[in-house]
Amino acid sequence: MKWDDLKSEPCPVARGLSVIGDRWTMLVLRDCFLGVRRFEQMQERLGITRHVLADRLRKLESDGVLRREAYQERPLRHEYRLTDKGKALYPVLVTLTAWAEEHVPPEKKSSMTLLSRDTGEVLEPVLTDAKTGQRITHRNAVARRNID
Amino acid sequence: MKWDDLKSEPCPVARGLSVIGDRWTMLVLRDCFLGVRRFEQMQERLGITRHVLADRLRKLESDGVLRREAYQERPLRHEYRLTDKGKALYPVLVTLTAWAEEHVPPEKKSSMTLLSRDTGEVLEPVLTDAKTGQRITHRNAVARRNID
DNA sequence: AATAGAAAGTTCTTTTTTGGAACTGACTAA
DNA sequence: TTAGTCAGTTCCAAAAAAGAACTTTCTATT
Repeated sequence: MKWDDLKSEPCPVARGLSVIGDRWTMLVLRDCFLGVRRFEQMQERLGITRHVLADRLRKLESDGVLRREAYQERPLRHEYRLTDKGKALYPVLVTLTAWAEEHVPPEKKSSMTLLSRDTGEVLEPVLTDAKTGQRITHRNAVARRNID
Repeated sequence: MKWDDLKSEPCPVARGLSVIGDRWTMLVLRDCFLGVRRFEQMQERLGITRHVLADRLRKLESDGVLRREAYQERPLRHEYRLTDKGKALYPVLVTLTAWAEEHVPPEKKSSMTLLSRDTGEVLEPVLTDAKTGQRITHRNAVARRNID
């Protein structure tokens, strides 16, 4: 299977990965969530090749995750912002962060904590069901394939 | 920056991606969560090159996400199973699935639904704070860098 | 007017990773 | 004896990424 074929898979994991499943994309999006909007800034922060960054930004734009907006003319310059589709990736970023914080130890002690904007309290993200509020784990959930 | 350098980044997103941030790894893990344990089965289901699959399995084992267990001798054969560290990736898989179901439309209608093992009801996964039960979104949460 | 600098890329060459297909080794079953 | 299974490995061609320099269109400084 090739990279582009993932888009048309029935499995949503495959389709999701066709958008964010490479070395750099989620790191670009992390920076977007942190408010970074410009090419130069991203390139410097990420240590990514300019060529690859340009390519990833193009892809993310064509996938509707980011949108390019002119922030000045003469010379024409654009910045990149998350669309609603892009913002909807926040839970993926948070769960990945939580997993890595717990299971992939850094050289030096800890690194990031999630805080409530309202209260400033430390947040501990967990997956729950919207209706019942019950925790979702691999033990109490099953995936079913829908046949139409 | 190179692939291996990601492991030693202070940002947990980068460290997480050093383990699961490539085209195939999450698809391999998806199959593991679905109960697939053997090389041949994975290779056939995923349409991945045998060479790459062998490499990914080795990496996942050395990262402690999967463990190799002999299920027969003569000839010696192993199967792959999720460790606790691997099982802890479930929320990442679920949020990715939920995002793709909503935002990356398949050719044909829908494909996967998450059900409760107990009640059989459809689950709608959302991120909440373990203590307060409040929803976590990019609007009401901030990441803070910890300085030790 | 000449020079320097920024921003967002593009171009070029070298290295790494994939894809694809065939091959191996140690058995088992017909 | 022949075929088949499983878990890989080997080899070669093609695609993608790293690294560095170059371009274009301005603005700001000397």
